[in-house]
Amino acid sequence: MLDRELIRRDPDFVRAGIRKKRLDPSVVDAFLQVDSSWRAVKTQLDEKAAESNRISKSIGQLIGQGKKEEAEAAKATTASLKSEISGLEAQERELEQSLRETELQLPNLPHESIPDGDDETANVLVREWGTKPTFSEAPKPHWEIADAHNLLDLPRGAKITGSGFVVYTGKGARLQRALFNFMVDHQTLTNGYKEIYPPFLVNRASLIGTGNLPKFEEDLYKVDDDLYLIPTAEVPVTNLYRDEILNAEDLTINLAAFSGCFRREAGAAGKDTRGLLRIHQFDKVELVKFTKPEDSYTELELLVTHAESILQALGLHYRVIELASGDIGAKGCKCYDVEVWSPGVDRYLEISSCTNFEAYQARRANIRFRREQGAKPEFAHILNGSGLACPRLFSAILEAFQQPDGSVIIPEALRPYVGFETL
RNA sequence: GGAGAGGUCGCAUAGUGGACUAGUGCGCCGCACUCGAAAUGCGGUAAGGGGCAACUCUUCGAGGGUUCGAAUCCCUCCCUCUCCGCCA
Repeated sequence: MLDRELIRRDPDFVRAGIRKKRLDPSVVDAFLQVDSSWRAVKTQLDEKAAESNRISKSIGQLIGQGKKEEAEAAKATTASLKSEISGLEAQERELEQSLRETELQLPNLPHESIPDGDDETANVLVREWGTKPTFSEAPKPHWEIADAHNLLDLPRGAKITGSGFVVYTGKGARLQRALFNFMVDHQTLTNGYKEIYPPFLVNRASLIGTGNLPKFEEDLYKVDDDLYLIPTAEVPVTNLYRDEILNAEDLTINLAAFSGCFRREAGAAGKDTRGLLRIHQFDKVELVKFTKPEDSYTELELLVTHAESILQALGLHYRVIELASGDIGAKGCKCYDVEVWSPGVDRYLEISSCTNFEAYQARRANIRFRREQGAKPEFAHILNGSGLACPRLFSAILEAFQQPDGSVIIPEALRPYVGFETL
């Protein structure tokens, strides 16, 4: 959500920001129209309500003074006022809801510093770490390596649940478990995040808070009782502080959470179907920061280095990309993708996406902070990024550390967690 | 799942149809007293919205209803606690 005042005061600025993202700015006009009708009705309603309150109070006083007849007369005058009010109330409710719905459709505005461009071709390479490993013969993709070592059981995953659901077996399961244990330890013990273990199901309000609803319902799994499976721990963790006012001295709050993630991947059918590249359920460690507005861009840079630190600890080559305005998506102001090199599929794969949402999510989720006692609450800035996603890390390790004899060397940092040195 | 008790301002509590403009205590902020502090006294202490402003509206878990008027009465739902049942 955006600041209503800003849209009213400077709609052209908002339209320009939305256009820069290659999104349709007509929602701004829709907002302005509903907003002005809503305010007109609201003002009228408030006046009538004030009048009604005055009369009710005077009736109370008349009764207290024993003036029954005058009280009865006053009651009679309220009849038409009452029906007027209920009419206005109905109108106001309807307009307010429509305003809210329109408001939730508004995308976030891009930060002025981000590269301008239509799509991912305009993304900018920020830095690279390490180098591509070299192989005497063509490196195998991870699904072949996994098959050779019986790490995954894809057919049975499809049987017991459906395509895109993966069973990890034996050492594969152990490696998977080792990865998230290692990452949670690293983010908490080395990078100073507080560990959170959240529910994997959330209510609708939480998904509205992070911006997944109402627009992206088709990406989510829904269960009975109006609960949804989380697409990322970002949702429960960000919403920990929904409708709360934080103390300024507690900011920046740094949280790291392991969770399963559940995505329907509607619209991505037929894309990245092999192996672990795109699956409906996966594990991830998510990092979330709540900051003061003046700190959020410094914290974004830190957040990216925290995601990178996992790959550095494992010795995996990667690059950091800054997303262009046309590729960043609706919710973010500025976003860096961390892409790990996967030699077996000969691609860099997105393994973390670190985003500063500024106050966009905080407005939706009503997450504020107070600078000092008695000060007016302000919206916090919220950032998040993966630290990291397990399946693509799993596959990158298999592909990058495969040996000519078919074995795979486990990175040093991971050995205490997996309990073996090679596959 | 069943029975009962609850949900009021940061915390604790009062409030069973109009004087509630939600009281009181604690905490917090300011002032006084003090060399300074403690103690004490006085004052102030929720959020959001509309309006240029004066001012005004909404919110006592949420939503509906009764009433001229609801924290208070009625209905539905959510949450917490206690006990019972089932269960990892």
